[in-house]
Amino acid sequence: MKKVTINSVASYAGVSKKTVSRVLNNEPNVSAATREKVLAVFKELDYTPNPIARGLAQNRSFIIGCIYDNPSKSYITRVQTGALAACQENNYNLLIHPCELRGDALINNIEQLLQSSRLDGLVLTPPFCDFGELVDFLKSKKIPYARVASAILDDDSISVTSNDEQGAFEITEHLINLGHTSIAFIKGHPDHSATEQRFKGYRRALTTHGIEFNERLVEEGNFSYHSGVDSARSILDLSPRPTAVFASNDYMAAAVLKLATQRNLRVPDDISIAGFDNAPIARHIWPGLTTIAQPVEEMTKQAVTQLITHIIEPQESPYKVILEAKLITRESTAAVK
Amino acid sequence: MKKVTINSVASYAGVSKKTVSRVLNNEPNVSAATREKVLAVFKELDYTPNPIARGLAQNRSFIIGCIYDNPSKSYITRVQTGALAACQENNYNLLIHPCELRGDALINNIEQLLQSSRLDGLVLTPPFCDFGELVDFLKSKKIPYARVASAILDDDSISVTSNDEQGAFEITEHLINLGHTSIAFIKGHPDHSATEQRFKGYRRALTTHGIEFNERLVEEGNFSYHSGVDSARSILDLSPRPTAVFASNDYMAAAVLKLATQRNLRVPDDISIAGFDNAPIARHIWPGLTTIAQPVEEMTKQAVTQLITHIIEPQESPYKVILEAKLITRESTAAVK
DNA sequence: TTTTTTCATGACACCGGTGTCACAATAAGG
DNA sequence: CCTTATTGTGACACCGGTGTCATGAAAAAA
Repeated sequence: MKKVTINSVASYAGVSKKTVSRVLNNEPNVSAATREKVLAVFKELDYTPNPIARGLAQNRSFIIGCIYDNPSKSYITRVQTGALAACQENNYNLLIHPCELRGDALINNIEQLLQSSRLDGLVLTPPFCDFGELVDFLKSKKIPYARVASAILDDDSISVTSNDEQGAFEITEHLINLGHTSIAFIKGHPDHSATEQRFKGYRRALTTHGIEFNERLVEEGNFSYHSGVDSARSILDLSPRPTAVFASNDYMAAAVLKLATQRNLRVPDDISIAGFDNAPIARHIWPGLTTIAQPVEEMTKQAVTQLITHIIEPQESPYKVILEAKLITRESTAAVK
Repeated sequence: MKKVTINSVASYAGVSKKTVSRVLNNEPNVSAATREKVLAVFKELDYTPNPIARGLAQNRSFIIGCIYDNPSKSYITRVQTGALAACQENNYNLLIHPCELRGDALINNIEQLLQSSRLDGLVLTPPFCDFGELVDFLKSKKIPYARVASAILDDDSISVTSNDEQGAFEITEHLINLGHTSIAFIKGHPDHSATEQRFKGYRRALTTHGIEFNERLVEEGNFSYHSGVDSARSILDLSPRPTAVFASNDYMAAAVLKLATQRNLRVPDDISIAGFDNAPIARHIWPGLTTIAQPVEEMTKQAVTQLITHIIEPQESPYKVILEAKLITRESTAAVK
């Protein structure tokens, strides 16, 4: 099995390389007859263009990078799934780049990544989508990028997000409608803009329903299960104990559930628990967690599709989409007794 | 910021392209003085070779692909982490390729993947590592590959695995030592060789301790949480009810725990539950799951490192490693009352 | 010292595509 | 019927590296 190059196709079809290239790229100014002929030879010789050669000639890599730093494996795989779907549709590849760095070290790391991989573009997932320094750096280097799930919308970049504030509002309202007035809240990691957004939604729901905000009911978490355990301890030690807990993500909510169960509290009879994200764990534990589902795959897919579109043909107007988050009620929340 | 190519470096240093190339690749036959000079220019001009051009010249892509089909997100990310670690050390990139196909469709899909991405090699994770047809196809195409966590060892390929049979033996023995004699077992997906291995370990432990194997205690699962729920239902409906359940992975074990809890059974007082894999969920639920931890990252990292080594310089002797699995005891197992 | 071998280096083609431009053939305009 | 556009096509350089081979200089052997 010898390899089939554009040269073999050209000579076999009796045309020049360039003409074959034109057919490959759907360029105009090729007669229908010639196009047919060349396409037939593609089939016959089972020809696939070499993306590396193409990349060299066009100074492209056909690879986009996805940067993340997230304790939730399910979130990461959902992001990857969405990004891959978009890549496959456009004959792009996806390079994954987990990264725990911050500040200058982050910038250096990304610079090196770009240097060594010649990525055509970057997808920034939380928390990177909200790092001004990083975004400015990419802008200065003229590297196309798209932001997923960012709260910052007043800029000129591609951004697809979901409404965290509204989601948090709705789930808090759900608890309030069940009669809860003492609702503890566990914050997420301060680097993530979602942390602020979810907190805002929580407070807005309280305000809307005339419930006074109580700072003592708020705990600082960081989205990790472990931080949820610490926060849960503080909350369950409060007296009087709140009748509900809204954790900024499902892992922390699961931690609250675990600790409550260990202390022989019945959920939801003694205490209601709500999470955020609809991670797999939300339905893998008993009772299942009431939570907010976001279309993570869809967000990422749209962002990457738009990013690739932009790479191929730079757009002037930035693509901005906000998708809906949806309340999922399970067994972990119930009316206050 | 103009781009720095090998040509600019060459003219700046007053040597030829080829000499620069020699320095880049640590080739011999370059005088120390010249090497120093060129290296200094690398620094000064902040030069990074273009991997695409390099790939074209050497007919390599510096990308390896990782194929998987696994319901466990945590397993996938662990595999990725290990693979990425190895890639980064060798200036390789990782292309992820989730794939749910089987049979001819699988082969076609992989063929297309190879055609369009020009991967230098492939990492096969379960269940693909055990698909003879796929392996034969790769062999016939002379695509280097490495197998991770496969039970098949009597071939001439790169393979890094852990001892599933022994792990299953140990955890079953752990239950037996706690006084359990009626231990239900939930099998995994039949495509995975681990399914067979873990079942063997379970049976060997029974035999070793003189416990008669009872087919009615064995349920067919497929590693998914959902299948665990179905299996759990059958097992908990048995009369007499087994005093312990060993599920082939943690998701199914979590399902058993959920169902048992829903039925007001106390774990481990009324029934002990053991899993396999040490997935995050094993410690995120209450009670935490007794399970077997495998060095997934390490396995994958070794496999990929070896794969890249092989790509650079084909080895004659296949690399075979079996790593140890480790019993982790948590609260879900206890002595039978 | 002369011959042979080894070493350091560069010229040049090549990897497999794409961009630019020239050019002939055809179509449209006056 | 003779310009002037328009269209289809190919020659050729180029993208940024690496492989092959020739060559002159230095080192080793005779």
